[in-house]
Amino acid sequence: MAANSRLTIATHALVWLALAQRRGQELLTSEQVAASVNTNPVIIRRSLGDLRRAGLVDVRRGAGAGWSLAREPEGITLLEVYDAVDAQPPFGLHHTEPNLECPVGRGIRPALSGAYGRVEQAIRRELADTSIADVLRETLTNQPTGR
Amino acid sequence: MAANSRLTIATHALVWLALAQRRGQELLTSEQVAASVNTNPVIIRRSLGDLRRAGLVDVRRGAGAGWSLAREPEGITLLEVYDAVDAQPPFGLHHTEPNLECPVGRGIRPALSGAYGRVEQAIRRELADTSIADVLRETLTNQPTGR
DNA sequence: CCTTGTCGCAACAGCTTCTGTTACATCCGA
DNA sequence: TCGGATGTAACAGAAGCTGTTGCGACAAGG
Repeated sequence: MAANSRLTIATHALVWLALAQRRGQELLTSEQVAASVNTNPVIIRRSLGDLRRAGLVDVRRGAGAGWSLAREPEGITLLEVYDAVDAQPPFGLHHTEPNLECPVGRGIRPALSGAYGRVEQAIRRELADTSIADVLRETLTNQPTGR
Repeated sequence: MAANSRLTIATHALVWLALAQRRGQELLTSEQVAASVNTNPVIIRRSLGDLRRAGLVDVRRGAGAGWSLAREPEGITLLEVYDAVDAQPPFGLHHTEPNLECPVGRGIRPALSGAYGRVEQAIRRELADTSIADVLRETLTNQPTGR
């Protein structure tokens, strides 16, 4: 259960903001977003706070406050969301330093870093290929009741 | 610190087995492998147990026991190790079911599953491109003391 | 047959991370 | 000024991973 769902939560919020915007509702409160994600508003504020720091959403405070997309949904890629939420890379190196008296212990960390770096680049290329608008379109075609 | 180092530990063990084999030592005990990784032998037995179930290493029990590679290091890819250790995928979906009364809540899970599946495939393609022999070669060229 | 060295595995503790919750200060439009 | 909403700290609970101990199972070799 410890799977990282932060990218999912952030993307869900952005897709919901994009749909609301298309429907003419520019602002959503964290409570309204939380109702769709089915979680606590604080979780949403934390997530949207990450996206605000990355410049993907705008926030208005005070009375009548709420969140809105800072850019067109076509121009926001999952890669930007990934960077905004600062997800942990899939693989980690040794917790404790390997034995440096062993040739493998001496040289394996840079070797693995190279391989893991290539994997990370592949992930980034793939995430850059999907936009929030893409996810919204795909979401609307997956309506169990036929919508 | 919760970064998943299981792929790292398993790969380290396999690279060490490959080097020992090249040096003429066919069998290594979990204690010898643990000395190179700098961890507890039980950790190594757990990891090599995964690899044994996947058919990547052989084990001999009893006195004079130990581990050996089941295949040539050129033929073992990081993808097989990844599958053997059953690493968790980088992204998880919602912990709790989204609100099904919202169009986004209804359709976003299959949409995200598609995107995440493409990312997973990209990871697998990249991991399939590197073998244990590749990592061993790279490891031996990274010897700080010049070997 | 028996000793001995090693694996297999269960159980547990400690640590970290994540989610979820409560509480409260801050902000700003009306 | 008032009220509704964000920002953020503090905390609890759950889960996963590493590391450790202990002990049973196993097999080579004397």
